Amino acid sequence: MNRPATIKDIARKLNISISTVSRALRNASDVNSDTKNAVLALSEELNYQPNKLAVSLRQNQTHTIGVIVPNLDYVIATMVKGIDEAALEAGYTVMVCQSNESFGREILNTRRLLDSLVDGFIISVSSETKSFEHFKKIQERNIPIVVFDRITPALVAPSVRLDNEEGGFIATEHLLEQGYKRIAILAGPENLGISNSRMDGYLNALKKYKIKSDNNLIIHCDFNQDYAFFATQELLAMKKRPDAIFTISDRMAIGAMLAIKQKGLKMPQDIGLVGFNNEPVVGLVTPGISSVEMPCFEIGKVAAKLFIETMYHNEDMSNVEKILKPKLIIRESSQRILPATRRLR
Amino acid sequence: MNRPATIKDIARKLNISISTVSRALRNASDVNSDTKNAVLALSEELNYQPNKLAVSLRQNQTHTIGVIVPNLDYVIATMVKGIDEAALEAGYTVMVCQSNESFGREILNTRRLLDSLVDGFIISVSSETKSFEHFKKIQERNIPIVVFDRITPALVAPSVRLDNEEGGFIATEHLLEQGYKRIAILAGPENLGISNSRMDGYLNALKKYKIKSDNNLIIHCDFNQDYAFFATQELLAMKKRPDAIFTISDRMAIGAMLAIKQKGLKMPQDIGLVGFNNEPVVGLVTPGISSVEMPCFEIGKVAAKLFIETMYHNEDMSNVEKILKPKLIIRESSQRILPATRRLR
DNA sequence: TTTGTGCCCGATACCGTTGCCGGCAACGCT
DNA sequence: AGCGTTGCCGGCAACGGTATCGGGCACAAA
Repeated sequence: MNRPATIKDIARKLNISISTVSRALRNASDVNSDTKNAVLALSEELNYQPNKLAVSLRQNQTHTIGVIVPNLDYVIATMVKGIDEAALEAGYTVMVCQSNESFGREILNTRRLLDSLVDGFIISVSSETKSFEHFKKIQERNIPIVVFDRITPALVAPSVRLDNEEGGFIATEHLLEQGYKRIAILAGPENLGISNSRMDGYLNALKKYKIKSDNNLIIHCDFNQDYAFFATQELLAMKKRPDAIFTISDRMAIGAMLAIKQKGLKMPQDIGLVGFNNEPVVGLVTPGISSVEMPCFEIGKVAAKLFIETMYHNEDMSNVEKILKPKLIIRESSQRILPATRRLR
Repeated sequence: MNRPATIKDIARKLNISISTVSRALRNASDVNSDTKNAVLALSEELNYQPNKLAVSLRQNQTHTIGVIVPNLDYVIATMVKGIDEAALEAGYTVMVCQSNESFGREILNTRRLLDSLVDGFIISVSSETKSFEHFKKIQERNIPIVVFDRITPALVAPSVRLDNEEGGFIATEHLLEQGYKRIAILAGPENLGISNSRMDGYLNALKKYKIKSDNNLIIHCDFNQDYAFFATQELLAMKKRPDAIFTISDRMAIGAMLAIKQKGLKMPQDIGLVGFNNEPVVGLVTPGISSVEMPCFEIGKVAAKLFIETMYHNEDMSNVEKILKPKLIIRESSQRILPATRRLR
């Protein structure tokens, strides 16, 4: 049948040895230019494609990167796109697995990818993950790991992330500049590093403006629209209710928005709101929600490039840390003081 | 070094032959239960994992499915999740490539996956694709292809899709029932099957209600928010402007919504709007946009199952066609006549 | 004793490719 | 003439498994 041509077919037709064909197809050195041309011509004609399995088996590397992510929402999907693009440029393919924020799935996927003999991993850990033994075991086998976005000190590896503290800071500072005084924060689970960093930024901004923080205004809740909805309801039911809310994700900001609307409060007059991620949806709702934008695609690209680097340099790079800067996108939900010229759309 | 254990290591330690170990690990027949147990125990202890490359090379199949999609928006990402889940259950892994709606990228990705020796493909074609030679060549090599969501008569293969005609029908009928008379449709590119089917449904509904269609109300535009925005602007500038718009995607519905708001018109009073896909965002904007929901996850699962079937039955299944039903989700944007009981939220 | 018959197991080829090693001819240099 | 060098090429083992074939052995049947 129409089986793909192999190196053997070429060798047989040309009456030369397999080794020569193999050399002609790659090194190109150590082989006469006539025979080389003949080989190249014939391989073209037969539409020869090297069998990746055989190459990988022989060379003990697959040129494949295992990517493990907690989910594929807008932010992470964009990062994955960045990874894919940079990996492709470097001749790598990626296999993506979602852990669905579940520790068990994360372990399962790690196994799956390891079985598929990936050369290494690019990982963003699940929010549920508290133990990192499964990743450490991989590192002990000298399989490189790069972590991105959600990183943790418990896993020592080269990393790429947003400056989350800065993100929390500029969001909060913006609210303060707009004259809001009692600013609440909807944070994520307490063990989640990105949440804590964003909260640190929030606290720093308060400190800079000499406002002392109020623990009643710091809410930890699940990374999730419904929880944010209920948490906001409670915040708004307080006797001294906050006059602004900073949520550490846009999904939570949407939840907060729904609760605010339900209560009949107006943004930005009665209450200010700033989210995080700048997903497209926050520009579509009414009023538009201000949000901290992160360079997702770029983070993905940098992560992949860092991975490739660790593959080729074999010094220890586990202390390399790339940090990208956020940018505040201001919309109606938080803009009480209009700019001199004219109102933003 | 800490290299993973191989079948040879087990054989050596147990003083038996490689073949026996191999048999003990799979067939389990034709091998004494004592030796089998010994092998299993030792392989457990050494944490033996069969090398997939070697197995695949020998057996000439990789248990990997290549999935080619035009993008990874909400709808398709959900379908891919469904594919992944069903594939995993059947012992397959998937490799996903995005073509970014580009014909060139689609061909490139096909090559990439073919190089990686996938056992077959599950495909949703790019909107740019008009020639299917690259897929037909694959079929000639007896590599199975299943198409889903966006299918085309030009490619004969087992398929899974939504009943798009029905979707267009129920959306339009709903608008008619609400008393809208001049219903425009924002359709996609003219060569895109799903767009045409949804439009057929639209036309059928008009016919059923004895309204003759008006070509001025049928707009083909790119599958994209901005184009939909401009197209809607033009529609609204007509002297006899439509009193309702049906868009064949939610992204386009968002664009239409923005144009409607800009013009200062109110939904549902001045104009009705129904989208397609029921992405989360249409429930979050104000007013909520009615939309035709499709069972994305299910479509993905069915596609993967169908693929597995074609792998094991070797009769020709290219005429198998699975069609799933849509469901209309009604929100404020189109609900002029309130239900007797009370208004939906 | 011979023959048949399962049961277990080992030897070996093979999948497609690469890497090492060595061979051989041609050539130039002492 | 003898030597080393260089250019080109082929043989062979190896990567880690699987599949086929056949052989040894014990035991029953002829």
